[in-house]
Amino acid sequence: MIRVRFAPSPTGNLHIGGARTALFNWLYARAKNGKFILRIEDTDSARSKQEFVDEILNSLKWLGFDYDEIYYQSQRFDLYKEYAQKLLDEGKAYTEKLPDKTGEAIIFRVNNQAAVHPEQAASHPEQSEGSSQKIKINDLIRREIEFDSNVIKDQVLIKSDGTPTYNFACVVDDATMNITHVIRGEDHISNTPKQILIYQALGFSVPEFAHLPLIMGTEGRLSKRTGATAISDYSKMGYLPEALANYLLLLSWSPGENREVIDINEAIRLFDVKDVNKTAASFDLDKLSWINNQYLKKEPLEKLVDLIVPLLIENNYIQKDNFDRDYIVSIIKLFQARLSTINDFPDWADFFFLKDIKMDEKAKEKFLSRDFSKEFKLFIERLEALEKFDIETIETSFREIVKELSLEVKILIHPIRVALTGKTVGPGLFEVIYYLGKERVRERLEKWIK
RNA sequence: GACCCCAUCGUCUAGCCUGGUCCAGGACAAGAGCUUUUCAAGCUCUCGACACGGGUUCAAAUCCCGUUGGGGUCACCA
Repeated sequence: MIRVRFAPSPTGNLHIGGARTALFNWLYARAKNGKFILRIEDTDSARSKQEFVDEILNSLKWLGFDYDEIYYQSQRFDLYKEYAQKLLDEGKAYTEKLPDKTGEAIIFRVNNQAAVHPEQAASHPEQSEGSSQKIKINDLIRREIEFDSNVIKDQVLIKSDGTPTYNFACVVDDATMNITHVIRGEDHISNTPKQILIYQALGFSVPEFAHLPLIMGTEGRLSKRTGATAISDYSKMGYLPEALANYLLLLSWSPGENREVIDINEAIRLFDVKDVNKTAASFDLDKLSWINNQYLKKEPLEKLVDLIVPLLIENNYIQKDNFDRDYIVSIIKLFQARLSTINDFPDWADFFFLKDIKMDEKAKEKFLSRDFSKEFKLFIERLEALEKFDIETIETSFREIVKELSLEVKILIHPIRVALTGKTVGPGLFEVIYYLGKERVRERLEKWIK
């Protein structure tokens, strides 16, 4: 049975890189009918925070990466000490006390001779050379990677304060949790030979490794400066979890057949970690937005409404427990195909909710500098006189006026749009008029009649 | 500095393992046009890459070596 794990440290939020690592582990477990284990690496009590644990858990839940088991390293300190003691007893580790520390650290011997006879090794370098060995990693993504043990220093296993180091806790956990495949970021490649040595010293079998390429920002390393990194930020910006997961998936993996938008269940069917590419990828918000739009278009209207209503309440556009849901549904429908994020909606559709609309000054300049008193007046009169007020009738009536006045359609349509919405872009004008209703259309047009 | 990883359009990638079907395909972005109501949706088109240099071979994006470039790691952080 395949067992993989995602092992975040709660010293910060779950970020894009971590989410991608979680995604690939989760996907691999689901694809191979294995188990996905979550391990909170909270050995650093000073930097680890409960709020980050909560944030990480929430982000994983939001993304839909459900785990089968969860462990906290802070609850397993006895286990690490036990294994460190074993290495100590076998002479594979030694203790050391630093003058500025209170307790004793337990240190793993990487190069045996050098540790046993430090003076001798220093005076006879050829001897320590003789003790070196080749450590081979068989990486599922990169094939064979070889390290020489003499480039690795002796490793601290247990710190003076009694807490385990990352490389030690990681090995003890991966081994005792029966992890079969360690799928993690490329930044761990150089930790791997150190860990392999510990696996061997402890008599554990070494798992398979797969090192994922890193995700870069557009200007080098992905950072807060080059864009948001926390998953919760993307949620706040109005991205859908399915879209983010889909985008992350496309960074370093391809479903083939030129497919871009892919259902997660289809991805589970096609995914294999050995097909992940080796090259680091840059995060591109434009493409994420495009994918988000693709998902938004397909999203059931009712679900979209549930996502958008809280935003409208937040903006004071509607009152909680006191709004016309059907009306909201209709308006969202007008914008659905154009939205890049759900947060676009309150900005783009504000004129449906505001009494005093926000006027785009440039639009006003361009389309309302001229006096449209006559045209607007006539249009209002016709609208008032309409027996049936629906989109089709409104359009027919409008086209008649334009014809009578011998105008081009666009000469009148743009000024009316700006007067009604404050913007130059938006849904079809006749839909806008219909959903705004006669009253508001009249009010907003009358403002421009001198 | 040492060690390690990587290298196809601006970006994400297909192709590379099993050389010829690739004067390199798709997507995002950009540009042009259409949609005679806008565009932030849709459609059409355009721009645009095998980092460089050596090999191997009848033939190389594909295999090998080197160079250059980018990235990562060298903590009693994880």
